[in-house]
Amino acid sequence: MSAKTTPGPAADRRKRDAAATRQAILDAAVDAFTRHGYDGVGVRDIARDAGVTAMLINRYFGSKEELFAEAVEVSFAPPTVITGTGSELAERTARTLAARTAPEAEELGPFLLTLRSAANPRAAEIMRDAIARHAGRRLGEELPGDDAGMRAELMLAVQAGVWLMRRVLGTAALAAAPPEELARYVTLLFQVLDPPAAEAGMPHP
Amino acid sequence: MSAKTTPGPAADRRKRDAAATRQAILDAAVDAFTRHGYDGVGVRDIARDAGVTAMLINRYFGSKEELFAEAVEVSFAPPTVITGTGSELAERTARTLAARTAPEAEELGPFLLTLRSAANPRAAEIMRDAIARHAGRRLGEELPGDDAGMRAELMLAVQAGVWLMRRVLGTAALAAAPPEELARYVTLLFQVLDPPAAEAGMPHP
DNA sequence: GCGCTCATTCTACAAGTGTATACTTCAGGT
DNA sequence: ACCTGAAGTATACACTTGTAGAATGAGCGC
Repeated sequence: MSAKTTPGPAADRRKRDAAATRQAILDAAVDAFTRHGYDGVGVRDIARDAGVTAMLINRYFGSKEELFAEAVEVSFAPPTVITGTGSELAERTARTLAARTAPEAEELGPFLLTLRSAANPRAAEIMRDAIARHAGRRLGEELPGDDAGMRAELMLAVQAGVWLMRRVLGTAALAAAPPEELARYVTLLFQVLDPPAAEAGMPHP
Repeated sequence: MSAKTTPGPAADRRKRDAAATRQAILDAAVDAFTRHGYDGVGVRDIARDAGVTAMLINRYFGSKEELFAEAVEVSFAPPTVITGTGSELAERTARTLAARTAPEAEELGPFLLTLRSAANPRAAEIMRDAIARHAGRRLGEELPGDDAGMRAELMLAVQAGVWLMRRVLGTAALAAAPPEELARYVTLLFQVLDPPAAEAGMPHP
């Protein structure tokens, strides 16, 4: 009846392949850290999901913190945060966001990883660096103007906020919001930060 | 050299006053949960800050989780999230946000508490309910229109996102952003969600 | 002054944390 | 067929976690 600490079912057909095992651990780590946050998972949990014992994590990654750093890198590297370029950037990104944060969707990704691990200071540091190197940099290059960096991070802020309220907390109104209506407002928000015509959409305050 | 588990200095001049002790614990809890998140603090930490022993927490609040619920209530109850009403709501709230999230500011508040505790599912549930009863409700009543609830939560989302990027993670561009320039963009974002004239600021997408 | 009551603390426990050392077991080259 | 080096596991340790039960001690009415 007791499962003890025996390797999980994931190891059933993988035999002593160091590279594959390392990858399995890393995959399990990304998944677990994204679902439960840095402080919410133990190395034993990750090891079980990967079908190994906890000690292999330290063998291959040195420590839990270094494993987290690699998991963050994996999660932030692919350019899935913004979709589309130029004039369609705002609307396409908004639609993608609305779809992915739907309550029934079970998509993971860097925003969930960030939100759920942000409480830990070391994890926060690691993620700040990763954002600077990946999402922030890419988005900053996409946007025009001299304060592009700030606007890019504001765009990430809006996305993170929606992920938080809709998927992590699950507040009522956003959870029940029709995707197209949500996408409409988010598009307007993004257009403030990425004005289609340089100064056209800018009312003087 | 060792501090052991002796009561902290906060208890020096408070003598066997149950109500005052309970309040001291609650204050320490709000502070600690806001700084380190639900999973980042132990009951012993909170007890030490309050100048008591860990067991008093269970005596007065039942469990760590119930203490957290009360701390959330205390943190969310005062209406400090939005400042101003009507046409000045957007700009004033934006200015307040920019000031409070400045890297050198050390203000706490419900957003930090939420962001740092969101990883824990039970904590998330508790905070979702608190938002519905406090910030979300108040803001929803302030905004006009029928989808006010959704726009109110989007406004909270924008604020939470800025808190996350600027204060929790400390990303470069937002940390270095001049307050007035940040406030300018955030004002524009809020005006999308709280249009000064009902349909004037609404470009057809 | 005395005793009672309740605020507060002591001791303890069972479970879980990250990680180090020592051990076992398998695959491949010769 | 072996032996060696690497892949993987077992055991253990020192520590922290939330919470339970019993013991203690101070203040107040009398």
